[in-house]
Amino acid sequence: MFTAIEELFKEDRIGEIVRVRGWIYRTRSSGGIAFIVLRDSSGTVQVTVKKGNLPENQFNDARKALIESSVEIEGEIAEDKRAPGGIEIRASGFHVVSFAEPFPITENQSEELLMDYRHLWIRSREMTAMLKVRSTVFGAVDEFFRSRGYYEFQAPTLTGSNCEGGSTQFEVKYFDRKAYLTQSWQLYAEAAIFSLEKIYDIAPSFRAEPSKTSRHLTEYWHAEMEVAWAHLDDVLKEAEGLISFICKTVAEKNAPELEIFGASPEDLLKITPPFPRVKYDDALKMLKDTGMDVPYGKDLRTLEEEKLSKMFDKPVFVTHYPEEIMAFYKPTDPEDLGKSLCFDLLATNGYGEIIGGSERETSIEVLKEKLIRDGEDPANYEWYMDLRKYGSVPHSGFGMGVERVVRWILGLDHIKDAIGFPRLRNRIYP
RNA sequence: GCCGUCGUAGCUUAGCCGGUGGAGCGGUUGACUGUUAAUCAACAGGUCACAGGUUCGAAUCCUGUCGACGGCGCCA
Repeated sequence: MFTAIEELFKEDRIGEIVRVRGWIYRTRSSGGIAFIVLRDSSGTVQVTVKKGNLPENQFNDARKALIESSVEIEGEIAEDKRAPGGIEIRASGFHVVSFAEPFPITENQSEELLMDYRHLWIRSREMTAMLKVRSTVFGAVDEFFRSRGYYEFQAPTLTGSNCEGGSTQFEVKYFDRKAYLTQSWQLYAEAAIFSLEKIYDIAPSFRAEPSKTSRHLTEYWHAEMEVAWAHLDDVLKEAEGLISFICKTVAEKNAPELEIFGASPEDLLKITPPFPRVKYDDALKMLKDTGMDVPYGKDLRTLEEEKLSKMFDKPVFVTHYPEEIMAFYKPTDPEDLGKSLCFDLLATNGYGEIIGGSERETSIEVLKEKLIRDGEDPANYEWYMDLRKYGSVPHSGFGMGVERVVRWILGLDHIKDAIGFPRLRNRIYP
């Protein structure tokens, strides 16, 4: 029976004899005494190993075990002001499960080193905290949608057709044919709403774009939803509800982890519906007032998104982009011709787009026209067109970049640190 | 894809107007029974990214290749 390190701090357990196990986080020794900071998934605690309090060979092992050696320790919980956190374990038994070789990551760290040793770096305080927050975010997405009557629906990763017009796909060999890694769950979701009506999913999406920026991964986790009968306004409400719920859940469950990144639960709890909404045309005007002249019909770029998001203290919806720069499935607003019924949700503080969504075009003719406009062959989308032939209904959905949300919540410099093993333009190892 | 910066011990780096490479951390050995990135002493550890060129002589100058990082473009 082993005790998790965080349990040692929870109530008054001074004087109790416990067994703990984990990895050596820090170690130093001074003659007849060794100080070992032990780490497990729940936290760290100082262990003092004094010569004479345990068998000689165990004391020697404790002195010579290097950082990251795995150990099992028995000892008494003692109060001591000199120990970090105020308590320590005074060892009466010290068993090394595996002596570690010199750990390649020391206090001197470069970006390159940490990426090359990513498999070891994820043991760090920062990475462990991020992974815990990330786990909370995934759980919150599930909880949000399931509690509102959504079904989880899975789509294939291997596909034969495009999802996002213009985006580059990863090509893979599929026996004697070509297949592509999915860029979005959406087209399959549009089929599945005819049986389940309200669905969501969290799955990897793949984009073979050569982008080298702080907000692009080639493989990222995409939380998507699709709803039958829903219009743009319905999914805007779901989007702001989802983001607010994620923030609230992280604030409640991950205060210690947030602190490591200098983020505060209070700030997250301020992210509540409704979020401000701005039409593309108005966004251009607001940008122009600050001296940024964006030609009409251009997508908002990094600088513009950053500027815009800093005008609000909550994430902001930008809606009604010009239809000519939008993907083929985004329909024209009948009340604002030339504009799409679509939106991006921009996070605060310049972190940029975290959600993109829209209503979906239901006219086969319009879909075909726009596919041809984008240089696609409508013949590849026959099954998708079928969905409009058999009881078509208005429907809408959106996709959220999970790593972008994690990055925003923690205030990370780069999206690569919002996932355990990032896949980047120049990085596929380890 | 374009532009920029950079590749020197396991790691972080000094040396760059050419003349056989220094340090800190980490490691090993020793001292030390209250350390907080412990301290002190000694030792070990280098094809100066790779290939070519200039030169009596290249880590240093030139060319090319590869790799890393940052930005732009493109994009979620």
